[in-house]
Amino acid sequence: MPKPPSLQDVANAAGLSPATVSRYLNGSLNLPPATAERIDRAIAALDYKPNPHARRLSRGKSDTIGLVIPEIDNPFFAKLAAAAEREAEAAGLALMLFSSLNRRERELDYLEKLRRNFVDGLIFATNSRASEDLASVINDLKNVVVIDEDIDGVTAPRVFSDNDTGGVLAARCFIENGHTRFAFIGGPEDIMSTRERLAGFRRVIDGAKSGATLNASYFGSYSVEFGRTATARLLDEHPDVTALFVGADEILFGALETMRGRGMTAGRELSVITFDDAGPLAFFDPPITAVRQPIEEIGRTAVNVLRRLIEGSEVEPVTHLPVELVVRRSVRRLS
Amino acid sequence: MPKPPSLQDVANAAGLSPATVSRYLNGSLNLPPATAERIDRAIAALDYKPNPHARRLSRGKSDTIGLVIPEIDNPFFAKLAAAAEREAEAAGLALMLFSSLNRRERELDYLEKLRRNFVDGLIFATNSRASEDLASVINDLKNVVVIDEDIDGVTAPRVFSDNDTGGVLAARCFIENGHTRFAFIGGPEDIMSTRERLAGFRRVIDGAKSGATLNASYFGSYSVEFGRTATARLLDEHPDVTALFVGADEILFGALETMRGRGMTAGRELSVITFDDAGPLAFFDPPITAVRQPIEEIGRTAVNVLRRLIEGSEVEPVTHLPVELVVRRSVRRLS
DNA sequence: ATGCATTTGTAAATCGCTTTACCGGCTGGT
DNA sequence: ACCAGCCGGTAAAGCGATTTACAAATGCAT
Repeated sequence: MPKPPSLQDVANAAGLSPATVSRYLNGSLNLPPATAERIDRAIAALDYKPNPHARRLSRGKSDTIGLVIPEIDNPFFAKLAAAAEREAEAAGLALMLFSSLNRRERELDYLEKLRRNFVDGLIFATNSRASEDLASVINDLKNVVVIDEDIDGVTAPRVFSDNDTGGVLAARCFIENGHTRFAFIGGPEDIMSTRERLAGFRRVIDGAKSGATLNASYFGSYSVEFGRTATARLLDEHPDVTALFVGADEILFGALETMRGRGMTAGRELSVITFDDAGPLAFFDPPITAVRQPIEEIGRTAVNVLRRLIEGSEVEPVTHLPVELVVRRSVRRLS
Repeated sequence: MPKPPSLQDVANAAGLSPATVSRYLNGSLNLPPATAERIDRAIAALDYKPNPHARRLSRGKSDTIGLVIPEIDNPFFAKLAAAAEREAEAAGLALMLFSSLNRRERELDYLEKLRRNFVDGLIFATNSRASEDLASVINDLKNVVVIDEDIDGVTAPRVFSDNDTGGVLAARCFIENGHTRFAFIGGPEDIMSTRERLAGFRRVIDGAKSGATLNASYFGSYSVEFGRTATARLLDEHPDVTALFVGADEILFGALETMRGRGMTAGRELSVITFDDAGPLAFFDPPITAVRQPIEEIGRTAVNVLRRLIEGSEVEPVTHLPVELVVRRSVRRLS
């Protein structure tokens, strides 16, 4: 286990000083071909690779960005992370994944890492109730881009899905299939994604000629459990509803369970559209119609915005990425 | 954006030397309460946090381990990563996620990072065909633990699922339900997971009194596409088979698609058991019976083995973690 | 030959922390 | 009174790069 060669070793081997080699390597020095050749050969011979810790300490930069997400173990964020990583890698950046478990303390911790230049920038997603303190910490930092869910009072660049349009697409799909009595089961009532999805959904319903009505809406959390209970309530309280729009895959899962428990099938007794389309909904039976978030696109865009932020370019303060309705077979054609 | 305080600053504020503060912080010096108090206060006042790059450079350690997986975007590895991260975090270690996309060159890159002490250790999972060169690189390193899939010729500690028992459980479940004609659709023929799953499956079938037979087995890759085509072949070539054991969730997805295309339902015309249970199989219709891999346990165990490896303790050369049959409703009771 | 840029290159400080090697002073035993 | 040993603490040498400031050598025009 011999020690890896240092810049010094390379310099010795090439008969030069470390400074020269360093500057050559970093492009801040043009060397005559002969000298360059000597260095290249020395590097190859020794199999030299710069020590990243030393380099970071010295430069105060790490060529690494961080991605803070609630949980890796969530298809939505897993896909997001995969796309972000690929984009980062293509840009010569390393991507560190931090999972906050939605705990404020951990979120702050990661932001702190940014401040210490542990990473050069941070892509930040949170599901926890936005709070003033979080916003102010983020605003004190530069090189943060917020994604997926808004944080009140944050001035950093943000990248979101077009949630409102998602609601619109869902409502239209139901209406085109003849539905008139609707329900919505969303996530937390006070967060942007829930509000916007519902807003779009409701606007279309209210504007429909057919006398469509939004008979019920339930708010809770993006969890299977909430999907289960809210759907049970819905079925009890509004048995006449024929079209259900749920705010996330997890809620869908719970809804399907409850429905199945009552002998109901999506697309038969109750039509269902979900939001996200991160899980393998195409393999469900029936396949579930969904508003698909541009997950990969969010990841890639966030990385690119962050890159521009880091290099000091202008960036759009907020970008909305288009969603798409993926029609499968969970919406029944009425009449 | 003032510069963060350094150890020097703390030392000055406390009227001590940096060395003293450092040693106090690292526990290599016991100070009288009065002095300790001074340091603590200085730290609090300045909001000092050690610079990780400097610390790493100095110590040649990073308190960080890496997890190399083919893709974050795969529920199996996502869960594994989540569990590993939690365990690492509990042990005061950071976890860096590296995704190799199953490309040898990237795998080697990450191993190189380990050699440069960029991380203190590596948990390594690959699905690509094991090759001699990979094994030899790994064997040259210490502090690597290999998981999930074996790599020929590797001497590093390894952590696997008990694949063989998984096959046994699946076969028994089918047999108990009266099935006698079986098929297996696995992953790549020459990798450990496929071989062992099939081995256990076949052994039980061959040993059954009921004259059970394994009528067909197909090998390909762990992908939806392969599941689709292999199932089509199965249905064409062996329409009399009633019990299908598939080697992974992805294959299951493909199988379900093909079946649905032919108007067949799991647990009715064809009984199905899958391996992994990483996806939301409970929400499928019908819910799919599966051999569940102890994914989280693999992650946690790998972290702990690696920790012991790093600190130089003895570790088991290979550990097999128990799988479990999760009975749902995709296996029909015959007769 | 002279003067002036360029080219080619180096010395040395720096980043922030860890760690080794010491040191002066006090306590207590004899 | 003297030595041993401990206590409380420091100086200084790294760790492996980057970077600034400067120097020697070369080229080139006059």
